[in-house]
Amino acid sequence: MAERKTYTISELAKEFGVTPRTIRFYEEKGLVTPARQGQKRLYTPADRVRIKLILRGKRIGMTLDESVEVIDMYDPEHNNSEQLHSLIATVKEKRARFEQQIRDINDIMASLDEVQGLCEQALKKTPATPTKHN
DNA sequence: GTTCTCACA
DNA sequence: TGTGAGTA
Repeated sequence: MAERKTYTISELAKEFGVTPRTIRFYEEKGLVTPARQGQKRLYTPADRVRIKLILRGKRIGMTLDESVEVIDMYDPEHNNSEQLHSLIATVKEKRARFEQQIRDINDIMASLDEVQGLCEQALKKTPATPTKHN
């Protein structure tokens, strides 16, 4: 199977479900550095992988900078244990942050329950009044 | 279709 | 962390 060596911005955008605008934005941030053919950008398979990893990082709550930091640690010559340890540390941070967010949301839900309960109690003590439809 | 820049949330 | 408009 002859592998195609380059991709256009629209091909990658379609593949990853983002807009070309987003990929240009990543380039502006230094996440990818596609070659040029005249004005057009030509993305290599390596560029494609970087974008895929960036988007994967985004899904687990990593910032673009965090993803770049991890990706740029990759060293084909070695076992990358340093990179992997760093990624584990980042993942643990993210996990802690999301766990805190879950607690915050639960607190908010409890407050909503309380307010709703008070409102419903107040309604029981007052005569029913006609309500406008909604 | 793609590029660039500027403004905007 | 992106989007949209206007341009060439």
